[in-house]
Amino acid sequence: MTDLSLLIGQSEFFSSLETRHRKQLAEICLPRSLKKREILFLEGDRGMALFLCARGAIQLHKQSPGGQEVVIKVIRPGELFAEAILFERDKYPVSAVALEPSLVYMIPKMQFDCLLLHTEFRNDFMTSIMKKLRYLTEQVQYLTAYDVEARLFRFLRNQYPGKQVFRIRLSKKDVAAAIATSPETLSRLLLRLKNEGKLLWEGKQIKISAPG
Amino acid sequence: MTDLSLLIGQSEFFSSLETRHRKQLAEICLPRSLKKREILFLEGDRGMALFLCARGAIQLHKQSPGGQEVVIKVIRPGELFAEAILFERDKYPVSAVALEPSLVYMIPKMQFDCLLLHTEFRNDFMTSIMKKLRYLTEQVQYLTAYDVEARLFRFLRNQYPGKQVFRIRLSKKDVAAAIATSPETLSRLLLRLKNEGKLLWEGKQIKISAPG
DNA sequence: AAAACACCTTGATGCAGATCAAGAAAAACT
DNA sequence: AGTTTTTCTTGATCTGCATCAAGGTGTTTT
Repeated sequence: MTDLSLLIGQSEFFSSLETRHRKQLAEICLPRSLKKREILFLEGDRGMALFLCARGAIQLHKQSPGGQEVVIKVIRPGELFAEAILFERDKYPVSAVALEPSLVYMIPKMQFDCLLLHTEFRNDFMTSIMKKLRYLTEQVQYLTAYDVEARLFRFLRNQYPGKQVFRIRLSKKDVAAAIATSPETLSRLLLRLKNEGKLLWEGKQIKISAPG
Repeated sequence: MTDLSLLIGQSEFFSSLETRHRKQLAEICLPRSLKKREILFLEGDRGMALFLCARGAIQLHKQSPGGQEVVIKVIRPGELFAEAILFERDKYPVSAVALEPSLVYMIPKMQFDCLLLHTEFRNDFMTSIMKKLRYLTEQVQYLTAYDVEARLFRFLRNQYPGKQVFRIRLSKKDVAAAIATSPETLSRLLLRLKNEGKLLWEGKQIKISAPG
């Protein structure tokens, strides 16, 4: 079994897949590594592939009037993205850029379509889509009803689940964008959380105290 | 052919379905009419069915701390909703309440699962899911980067596509909630838009002037 | 090692929209 | 038809966060 099919086995999305399908998938995947800040594709680009994130972090964002970038989601290892390409049209609806050195697997649309004919593969896929739907629903809720502090804790919980202490490789600027605030506001928030003893972000390390 | 299968034929979601499948669907659907403000289900309720909206408007919302209701989407005729029940778990992740006298069709999960075995039915279903994903993505963008005026026009465009003049049955309060603002702010916005000649909301009628 | 460039922090100011309050209008109920 | 309840409006006030500005720190380039 190749490295790739092992990795696919570990990835959340394909965890329930049969070995046979994992191998098939491994065969059609094309690895691509990305440097920090490297762009994978831009909103509006034509494309014929979807992606599986293996390592790193991929920011999906949309451009808004005034040049403002709105982050839709930060993709973590094990997550599938750009799956819109399968059903909607042939243009990516968002831009994708690596926030850390990252590794993704490119999966050609046509080959993926074939795999979708298998029931359990399809169920895994649909489950992952529904997960994204739920994430976005919650994101709408957070943007509407929660403040920046709550959004920060949610973000950290999502990106580093279950950890109280962890290394973070994202810049504060990127975290600010991910929780839809300005770097200035995040900076001030971190100062306050430090004084309140709720969260300490020193260098690349974050310590969270008790209830997020 | 029954009324129901005709209606299903008209509905956006099932438009591409074969007559055969439409009939099958019509057979397993249970109609249910809702009075204004009637609750179809609450967030957290157990449920074994998804729904197709036939007439009226169904508000999907989530409860937030402080009792605040965050509207996720207002469902219009032809739209499928509560499809989360199929893959995620057996609890509804949102509440559903009728904003107008409405008619919905209830589709038991198990029967729907059977229909999903048919390729073209499944494709229609997946297309509708991806549409919702796109809607929520855009909603995140609007909440982050656009002001209340832009959100109002987007809402009206979505709910009454292509119309410059139309009847609206929703209360202003409900529209305010749908665009994530307060009734006071909407009231003031409408006054301003009237003075600027951009939009006139009189009684149950709305007139939009030129570019929304 | 210096220069150039990003990122981060802190302060000052501004503003869109929330909240509070209270009266007016409309709708629902008896 | 009248009473209660909900919705809508308008004014006054408040506030979380954005924006602008400017200096500091770190990191990459030459």
